[in-house]
Amino acid sequence: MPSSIGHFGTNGPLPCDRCIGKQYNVCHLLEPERQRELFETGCRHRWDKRSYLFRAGSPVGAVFKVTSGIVAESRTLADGRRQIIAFFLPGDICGYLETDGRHAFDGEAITTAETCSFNRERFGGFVNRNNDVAEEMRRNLADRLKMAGAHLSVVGQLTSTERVANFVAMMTAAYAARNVQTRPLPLPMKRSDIADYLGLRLETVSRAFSKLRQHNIIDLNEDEVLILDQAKLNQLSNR
Amino acid sequence: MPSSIGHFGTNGPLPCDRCIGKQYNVCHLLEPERQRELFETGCRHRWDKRSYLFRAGSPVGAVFKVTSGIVAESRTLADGRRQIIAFFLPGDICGYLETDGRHAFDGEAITTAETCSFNRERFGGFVNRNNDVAEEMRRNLADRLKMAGAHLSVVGQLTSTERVANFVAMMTAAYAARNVQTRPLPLPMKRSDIADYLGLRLETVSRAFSKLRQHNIIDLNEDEVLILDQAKLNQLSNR
DNA sequence: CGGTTAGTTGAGTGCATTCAATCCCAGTGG
DNA sequence: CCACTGGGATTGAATGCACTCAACTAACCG
Repeated sequence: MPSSIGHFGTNGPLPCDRCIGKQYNVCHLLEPERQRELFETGCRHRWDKRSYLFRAGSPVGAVFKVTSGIVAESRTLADGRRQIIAFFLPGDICGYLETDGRHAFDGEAITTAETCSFNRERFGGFVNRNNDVAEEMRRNLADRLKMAGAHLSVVGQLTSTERVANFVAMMTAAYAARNVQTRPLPLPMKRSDIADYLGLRLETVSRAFSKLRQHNIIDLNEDEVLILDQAKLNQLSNR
Repeated sequence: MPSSIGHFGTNGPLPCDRCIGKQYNVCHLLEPERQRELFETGCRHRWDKRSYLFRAGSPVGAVFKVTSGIVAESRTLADGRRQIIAFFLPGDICGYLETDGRHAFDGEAITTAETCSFNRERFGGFVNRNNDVAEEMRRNLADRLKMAGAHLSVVGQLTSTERVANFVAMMTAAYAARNVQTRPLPLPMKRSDIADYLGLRLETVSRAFSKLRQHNIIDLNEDEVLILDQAKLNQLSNR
């Protein structure tokens, strides 16, 4: 149940106010005039924890730039098996993958999240009219593709403990790139989310975390992880 | 060991002569004048079976449009475990994923293959100057991202038999989209390649093929598969 | 306080793996 | 011509890792 807060320019801060680090994506290219043009098509939303931004198969209305919280893009099979394709952190854009105008995946708020949503056609038009933005979008897509390849290697080749170690290392890098604290590292997603991301069962994820703790590679409490031995973690991660 | 055959316009057919079906990618947009501009930067190569078009970590010189044969993009871990990220069929472009100007993955010719290679900078410049081509590249990247998500679901969630069934169904669709014969379906890659693509061992892949044959879902001989029960195959595939 | 959700841990099972043997076929050389 | 060889595929037997099912704890909330 999305709650529209209002259009930019008329209400609230500009969409990039909440974007941090070098993950500004398109916005950092834009001088005020083009920013205004883009933001007129943008609309802020707040999403409750565990609510869906979009569902696979539903018509694509908007693309979403995450400004706070975490969004998971996933695919669920007929019998309930779920694969999380990617986690989107503040600064990331999601919801643009479609087939015949319908979303290819589910988009779910893992935490309460805020987004700036852009009408798809108008956003596409804006991109088409701005070469630098178009190039940035291609770079962004290529980055995502690289990340998907790395993810695939993790799920296809690593053992359960290696996958979880890789996940911790990957999240650390993603947070660091956004200048978010990593000591300790907040992991707000549930074990079952991590499991669905890594192609494991939640019990296996839990056991892997315990094993890393027993080997003094990480420390665990609540939803946070403290890395005690980065070298060993990296080694296990195969990164 | 690549063997340059010559530049387009001066030697041999245009690069798209060998592209079939609707997978023309960028080229189908171009009228003769822009084609000539693009092809002046292109160069045909022939690749021996099991030779590398590019290696992970090596500087990116060119992007490759496959015009015949199959190219596999893969990542190999320090201990030899290998994950194939994608197979590239005629019409596909590969070799553009990079980190700091270096290839992110290996590119290996699974069969003897032919490519049209474009200098990366010049190709990038051409894309930048042509809005329609740029948009096509974005569409292409988004498609690849969608396929990577589907691949991830297969490797992360399906059983060995389901994965192999999915692989057969996926290859059938890919061939059909290029108007290549699918009855029987040629599968020129080795069992170990399929295994590395699906995150399995080659013996497991072989067992899965045998099981599909025993259940009269497919027939097997040599490097070809004949689908006997498409409905059951699709059901197993979870597509 | 009871009910719910999330996480951890234990016991036993099963599926994919490992290791090994065999088969088939293409290529090669005596 | 046939023997030999090597690569690829298949199949069998045994192992092990992740899974299933279950019990238990802790935190949170009505």
